[in-house]
Amino acid sequence: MGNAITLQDIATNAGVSKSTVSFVMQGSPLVAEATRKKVQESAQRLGYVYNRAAASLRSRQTGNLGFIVSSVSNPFFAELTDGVEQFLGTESKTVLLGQHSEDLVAQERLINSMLESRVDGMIIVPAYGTSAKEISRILTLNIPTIILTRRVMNANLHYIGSDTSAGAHEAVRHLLAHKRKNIFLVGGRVGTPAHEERVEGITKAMQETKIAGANFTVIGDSVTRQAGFDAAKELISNGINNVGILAYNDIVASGILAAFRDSKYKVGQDLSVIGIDDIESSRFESPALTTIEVNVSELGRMAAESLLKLVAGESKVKKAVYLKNKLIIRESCGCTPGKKVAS
Amino acid sequence: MGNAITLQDIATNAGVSKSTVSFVMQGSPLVAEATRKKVQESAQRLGYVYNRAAASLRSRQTGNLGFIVSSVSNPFFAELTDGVEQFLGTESKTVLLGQHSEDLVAQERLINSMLESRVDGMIIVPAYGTSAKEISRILTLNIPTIILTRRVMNANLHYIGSDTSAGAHEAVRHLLAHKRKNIFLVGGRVGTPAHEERVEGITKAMQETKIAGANFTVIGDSVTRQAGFDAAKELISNGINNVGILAYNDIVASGILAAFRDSKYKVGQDLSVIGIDDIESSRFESPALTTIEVNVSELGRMAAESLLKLVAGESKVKKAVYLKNKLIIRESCGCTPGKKVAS
DNA sequence: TGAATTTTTTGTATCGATACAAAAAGGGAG
DNA sequence: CTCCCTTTTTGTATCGATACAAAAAATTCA
Repeated sequence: MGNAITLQDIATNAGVSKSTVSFVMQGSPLVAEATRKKVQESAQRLGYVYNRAAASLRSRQTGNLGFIVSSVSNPFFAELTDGVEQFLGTESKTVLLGQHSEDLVAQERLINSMLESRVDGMIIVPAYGTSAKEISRILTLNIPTIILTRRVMNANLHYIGSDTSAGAHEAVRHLLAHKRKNIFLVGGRVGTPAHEERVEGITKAMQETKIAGANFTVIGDSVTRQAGFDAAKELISNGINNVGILAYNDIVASGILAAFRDSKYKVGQDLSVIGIDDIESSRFESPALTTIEVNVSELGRMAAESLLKLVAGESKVKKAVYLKNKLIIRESCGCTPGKKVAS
Repeated sequence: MGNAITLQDIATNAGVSKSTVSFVMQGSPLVAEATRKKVQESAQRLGYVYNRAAASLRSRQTGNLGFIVSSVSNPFFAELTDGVEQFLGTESKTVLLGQHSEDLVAQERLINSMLESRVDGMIIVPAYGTSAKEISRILTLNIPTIILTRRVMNANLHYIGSDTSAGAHEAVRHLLAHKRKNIFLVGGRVGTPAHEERVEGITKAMQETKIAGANFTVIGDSVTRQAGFDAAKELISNGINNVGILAYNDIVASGILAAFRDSKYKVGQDLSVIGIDDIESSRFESPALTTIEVNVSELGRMAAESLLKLVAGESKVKKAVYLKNKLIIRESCGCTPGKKVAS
C-alpha cells in the first residue's frame, strides 16, 4: 500500500523522465512511439496503477460524474440508472451513485459529498419538495448539472424529462373513448410538479370531452405498489361504475391490477386502467398493462449524453428537453388484439 | 473554478494556521471550541468545499467504495444496490457504481477504474465466467473486497451470498409434497456456480424422495423474464402433467406465470411454480408467487457492513457467509390460504 | 555543413490537503 | 513567580500526478 508504484518509479525503470511517463499515461501524441512502448512495458512490469486523485488535484478534472436518484430499488429509477451508467461507463467516466430516498437533508448531504469529490458534472432526480434554494450550491459553483424527470422551478439548470402532461392527456382521451366517464388519477404526491403535470393533461382531456357527466377525481398520495393496491381496494368497496383509472406510474398500476384480480371486477372489461412509464414488467402483467411509454433508459442515456457535452464545454446543449411518449395499447384499457378503440 | 477556496484561504480569514483548519475539517478533538467555531464560520462565509482528492493524496484514504454489479435494471441487483447504497450512504462513504453486463472485459475495465480511483474497498457481483485470474489484480493490491452472491472458485476473498442450495432443496421438497413428480429447473446459465447450487439442492431432494418416477430436467440457458416466458410456452406445447417448476429466480418465474396465464393450464391447480429471491413484485403476481425468500436488501446491507469492517481493519470478519433463506408459501405452488401442504 | 525548424524530452513549480514534530499558550502546584 | 504538565496551535515536508517553459535531439533546407 504505502509502497505503491508511482510515475517516478516507472520513469526510473524505463530510463526517462516523469514528465514523459505522464504524457504516455495521458495518451499524448507528443511522445515517440518507441518511448511510449518502453514506458508501457515498465508500467506493466511494475504493476502500476494510475492515481486519479493525484492527477485531478493538478489537472482539475476528475472524470467523476455524480448521479443522484431517489432509490434504485424502484424499477423506474433502476432503468434510469442503467441508462445513465451504460452510457457513462463506456466513456470511461466514473459514476458516483447516491440515493436521497426523497429526503431533502439526505439530498443536500449527497450533493455536498459529490461536490467534495469534485465531480465534473451531475445528474439529479430531485427529491420531492426540492426548490431552487436546495440546489443553489450547484449554481454558485457552476457545475454542469442536469435535472432529470422532475422539474424544479426557477432552478435555471438543464432539464430532461418526458412530456408527462401530453402523455396523461392522451391516456385520458383513450379512457374516455372507452366510455369511462368517471376518471381517477391514482397515486403520486399531490402538489409536486410531476403530479401537477398529470393533472394538467387530464384536465385538458376533460375539458375537450363531450361525454356528459365526465368527472375527474384524485386518490392517494403515495407512489408505491402498495398504495395502488390500497387505493384500488377502496374503489372496489365503493363499487365500480364506468371507471377509468390513470395510475401515477406503472408501479402503482401494478398494485391496482393486483387488487382487481382479487375482486369480482375484471380490468379491461368492467373498468380501464392505464399506467405511465412502460417499465419492463408491464407487458407481463395480467391483463397486460396499457401504458404511456416513456423510454426510460433512453431518458437516462440522453441525460448522460447531454451532461458529457456540457462537461466538454459545448454550448449548444438544449436547456430543456421533453421526450415525446406514446400510448402503448395492451389489454388493461379494454382494447383487445382484434378490437381497438380509436381515441 | 480555478479560484476555488482552499484551506489556506480559510486560515487567513479566520486568523489561524492551515493545520488548525485541517483539524477542524477532520473533526479532531484537539482544537479549542472557540477556534473551531471561528473556523467553521469562516468556511461557511467563504463557501468552502472540502477537496477530497487533495486530502486522500496525503492521507491514503479516499472514502470511496466500489460496487460492481451486472446491471441495475435487474430488480434483484437493484434491490442489492439499494441495500448497499443505503448503508454506505449513511456512513458518509461515496459509492462508485459500475455495471459489467456480464462482460468480462468490461468487468476488468471497471475493476481497474475503481483501483485508479483508489477505492478503500469494493463489493463485486462477478460476471458469469469470472475466475480467480480475472480478479487477481485486487488480490495483489490487497484491497478489501467482498464477493457478493456469486461464488468465484479459489478467489480467496470474502464471500456473502444466500444458501441457494438449501433453498432449492426446500423448494423442490415442497413441489414433491404437491405430488409434482416431473421437476423442471427453468432458466439460469448452465455451468455457473449459481446454477450448480440449484442443481445440487434439487438433486438432493430427488434422492430423498420416495415418489416413484420422480425426475428432474433442466431447461433454458438464460435469466430473463422473456426466457421464462419462452420456456413455459415450450412446456405448454408439450402438455403439462404433474409438473413442478423451480424457476432460476423470480424474474424468470414472472415470465413463466405470464405464459401460463395465456394457456389452458392454471398455475397452482394444474402445476406448481416456485421462484427464488422474493423480489418486491412477487407477491403481486397472479397467482401470487411462492418463492424462496432471499432477503436481498439485507444481503446488500450485510455486504456493506462487512466491507466497512474490513476497511476499518477489523480482523474477525467471517470469510464466507451463507444467508439462510426460507420458503414463502403463496399461491403458485398450489397451496391456498386454508390448505397448505406440509413438506 | 550549419542554421533553422520540428519533434521529443526534461526540470521545476504546483495543485490542496495531511502528517509529524515542535512551538506556544494555559493552568495548577509549590 | 517559577516550573512542569497539558492543551492548542503552527511550520514544513510530503502525497503523486500535471502544467508550462525551456532544453535536447532529430530533421529539414539552403
